[in-house]
Amino acid sequence: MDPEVLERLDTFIRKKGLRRTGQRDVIVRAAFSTDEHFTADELFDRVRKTDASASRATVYRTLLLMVEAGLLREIELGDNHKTYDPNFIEKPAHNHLVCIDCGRVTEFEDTHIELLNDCVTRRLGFRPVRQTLKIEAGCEQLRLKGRCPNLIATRLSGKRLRKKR
Amino acid sequence: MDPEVLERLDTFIRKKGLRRTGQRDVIVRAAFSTDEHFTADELFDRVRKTDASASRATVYRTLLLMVEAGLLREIELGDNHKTYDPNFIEKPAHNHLVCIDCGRVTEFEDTHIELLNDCVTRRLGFRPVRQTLKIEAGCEQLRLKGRCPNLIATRLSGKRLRKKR
DNA sequence: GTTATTGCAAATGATTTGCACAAGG
DNA sequence: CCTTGTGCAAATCATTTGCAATAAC
Repeated sequence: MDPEVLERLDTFIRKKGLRRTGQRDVIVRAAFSTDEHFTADELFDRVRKTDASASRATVYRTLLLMVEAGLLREIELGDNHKTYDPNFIEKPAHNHLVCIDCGRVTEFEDTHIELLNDCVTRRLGFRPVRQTLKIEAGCEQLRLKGRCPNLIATRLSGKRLRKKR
Repeated sequence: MDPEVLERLDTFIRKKGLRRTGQRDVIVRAAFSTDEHFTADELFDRVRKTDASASRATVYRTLLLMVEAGLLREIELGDNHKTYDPNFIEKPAHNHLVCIDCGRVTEFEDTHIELLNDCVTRRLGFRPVRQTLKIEAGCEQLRLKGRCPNLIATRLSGKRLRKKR
């Protein structure tokens, strides 16, 4: 885990006159233990492995803090769940491609997209703040060969498959 | 309202072996009575004006049908509500810009964005299906002059302001 | 010590569902 | 008729909140 993370949350917490607690550290560590996306419930499960008495409520409350501090971003993958993405610290402008065949999420960066969207925003008379691009797409390999090997997946992060409801 | 809408839903409904009902017609008409975005509850309110005995359940069920039929698209504006957009029939590839100052939603089309995203998708080995771009931005007029006149709003659709929770 | 934090359980709010009755074809 | 649609109320699911006990600082 990037050591910068705990430090940044600490700074944020102090500035708001709040307190650093063991519980919060546990939750932050759990959130950034991998680069995978997660839901509140998945994070709760991870936290429970370290601290069996942790409560869902505290996980939710700490999630809000992490989002407010800019460590985590809420993303919408289309599965009726809030999903949290811990990779915006390393890749502040990445986007998501969701495979409609297997649900796998592929993260990618593209400066052209970012730049073009910024231009369009300015032309409309606004000051760009944040952009969220989700591309839904089918696997071309699957369509042609009947298999979805996700060849590029190992080179990219955001590997969580969509969960059934 | 575009007369094509009722026809398209009718075709879709027949194909699934379902039935065209007065209730569904009322709900579809309400959904497409303006080009404004709406939530399930807002649609329910509109429907109630025509048929005071209509139920929320039927509105929800018909919403699912309309989305499945491709008449309506669910969009996520960041206010923890599902919002429905009736403008994808006329503008199949439009995007949304949400003003972080007043919450106003501006719809816009840009073929460059569409094309670029398609290229990126293909380069990653996928077949483009759908793209969802949400831009959050601040009003430049507001920042400079202290007012947010939304000058362009009258030329564009998607005028619903964000509701407080 | 004073104030923020936590866990619990109850509350909330949007959406879904089971069921008996109504209506389309 | 026979099957699908509807309204109602109850159920569900993720998330939030009130509160008394607990922990920061």
